[in-house]
Amino acid sequence: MDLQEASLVGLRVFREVAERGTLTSAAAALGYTQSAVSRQIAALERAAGAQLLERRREGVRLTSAGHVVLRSAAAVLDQIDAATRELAGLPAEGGTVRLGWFASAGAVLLPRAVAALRRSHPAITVTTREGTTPALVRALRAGSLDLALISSAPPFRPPDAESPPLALQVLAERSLLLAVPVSHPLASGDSVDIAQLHGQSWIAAQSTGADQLMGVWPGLDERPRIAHTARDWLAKLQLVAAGCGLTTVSASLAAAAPPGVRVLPVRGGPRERRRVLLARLPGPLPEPAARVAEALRAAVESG
Amino acid sequence: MDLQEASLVGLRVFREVAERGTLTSAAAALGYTQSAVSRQIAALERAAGAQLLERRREGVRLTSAGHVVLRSAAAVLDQIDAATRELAGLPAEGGTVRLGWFASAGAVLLPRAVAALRRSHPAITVTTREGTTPALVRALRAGSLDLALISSAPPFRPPDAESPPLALQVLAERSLLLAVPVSHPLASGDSVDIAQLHGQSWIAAQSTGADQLMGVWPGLDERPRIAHTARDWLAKLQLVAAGCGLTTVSASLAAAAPPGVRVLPVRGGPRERRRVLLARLPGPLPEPAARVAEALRAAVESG
DNA sequence: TCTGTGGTATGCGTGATTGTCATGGACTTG
DNA sequence: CAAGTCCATGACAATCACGCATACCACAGA
Repeated sequence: MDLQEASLVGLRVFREVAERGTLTSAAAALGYTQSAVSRQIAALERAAGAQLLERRREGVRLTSAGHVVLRSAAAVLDQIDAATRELAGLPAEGGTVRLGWFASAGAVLLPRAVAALRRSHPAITVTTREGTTPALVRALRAGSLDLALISSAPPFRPPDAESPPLALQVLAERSLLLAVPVSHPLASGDSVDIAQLHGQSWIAAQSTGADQLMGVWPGLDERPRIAHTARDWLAKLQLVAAGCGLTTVSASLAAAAPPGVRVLPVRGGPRERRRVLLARLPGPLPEPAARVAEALRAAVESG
Repeated sequence: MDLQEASLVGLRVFREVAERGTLTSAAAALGYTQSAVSRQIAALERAAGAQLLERRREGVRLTSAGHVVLRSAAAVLDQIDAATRELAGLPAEGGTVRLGWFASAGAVLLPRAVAALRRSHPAITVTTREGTTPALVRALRAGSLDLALISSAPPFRPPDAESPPLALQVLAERSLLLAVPVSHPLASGDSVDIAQLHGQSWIAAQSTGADQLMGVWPGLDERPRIAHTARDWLAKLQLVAAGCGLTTVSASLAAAAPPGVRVLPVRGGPRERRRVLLARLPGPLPEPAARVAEALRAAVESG
């Protein structure tokens, strides 16, 4: 019943689990078996004298004790990282910002911001990675990201209910748009009426369970016909260009639509607004991260 | 060659070693064998990819890599402590200040300051412990003390040459004094001439090696006759009272001399000045520690 | 209802870690 | 030189932590 008996590997495993959300995927990421991870977590819980994870059907969630330990684990592991670098004679890793982003931000917003930043602040290194909203939020909380671009749909709930609440900043609020092949009859006008969407073929994202179906215009009162599913935006848009179906795109992607695709607004239904948020842990923002946030704001506004 | 492979026990052992100055005493303190400590250090050095300790005849000293690791180790272990407390539901240990002191400060200065503090700031808990200058300095650097009272003699060199240098503040500078039995011929005057010290019997502290002989008036050109040696101040002063010999006392002790002992200045020789310093790690001083420092300053001045 | 598919826990055997004990080497001091 | 300090290391034992296989649980879908 004393965290003192914890081990560094235990903490590392725990952080990975907190970030991935399941023991199994954490194990895969660490090159362990699921069994080893399960044991490490059990040992850490024994050391902490409290349950750290709430086992649920679809994985695990942190308990409040779990959050306490996660915060410590992140601090401890960062400290060790810093010492490792210092021992290796490298300068303190102060100029690197780790940024996470949701898939649609990767086409336009992210490259534009990073490019601008490289010109204006060449000393800042930005490393980024893509992820879903829950994955990005967990990564923020596990301390493996500094900033995360996430998207949010009405009713614009915060991405998690943990404490402390994440610091959120709305970068943009735009309407959801529709991608149609230029050869498609709907492509002739400057907008599409929602009634015209009946009976169309759709190109959807992998519906990973609880997530609402992405790619199909929301609120249709029919069962949509899914012609193709694809995770990748380029694939989806090329499928659209090839006339295989329609799909929804966020406004931040419109500028990157390939030839053969028209991006149009939809009239008629309720306004389908989407927000682009910049999320981070509360607290003071280090200088380089603030510059990155600034560049992201600029990139959003210039689009 | 990666500190990542270090273990928490390794770091804990290393901190203890850094604080004690020898593997052997660290082992005793931790309840390990010297051999186990040696192996832990070896493992940590292997993980760090650098030698952390410089082995010397009288123990070990930290190398520069060792200081890097020590700073990290202290931070990591403190972090774990904090998490342990938080898990146990205790409030953050913000109101406790750990103060170290040199033996002569224990009689008057320390009790006075602590008593005053308990009246003026009852919320602050002060835990203290006695130690030699090197032990206190090591404890500061290992993060197991917040403040340390140390004494310093000319040429008033800093207590260690490590980096970053300790923050030092001179609380008082006073002359060394002489304790004589009231029954002793020298006790009749208001001061003693250095010439009168020839041939006297002395009560000295344990001369633990390199330390200069404590208790005997410095600079005598004869080999002093040591009648008794004692570590404890009460014992030494009672021996003086019993007429067994003379000894030197710091001015901060004068007020606590028992009956039967007179404390007198010495004329003639070079001025034997002694400073009382308050030492701490550089950097911002947390609020409660600042209050303790203030109380110590006040206690010195009111004496 | 049965079966497949996510996920986590656990019994068992094995190899690596991490201790103790005992010993040895380098050095200082009386 | 003998005795004391200190640290390092070979031999051994106990424990730990892993992988494997399997059990378990909840849910989804035919």
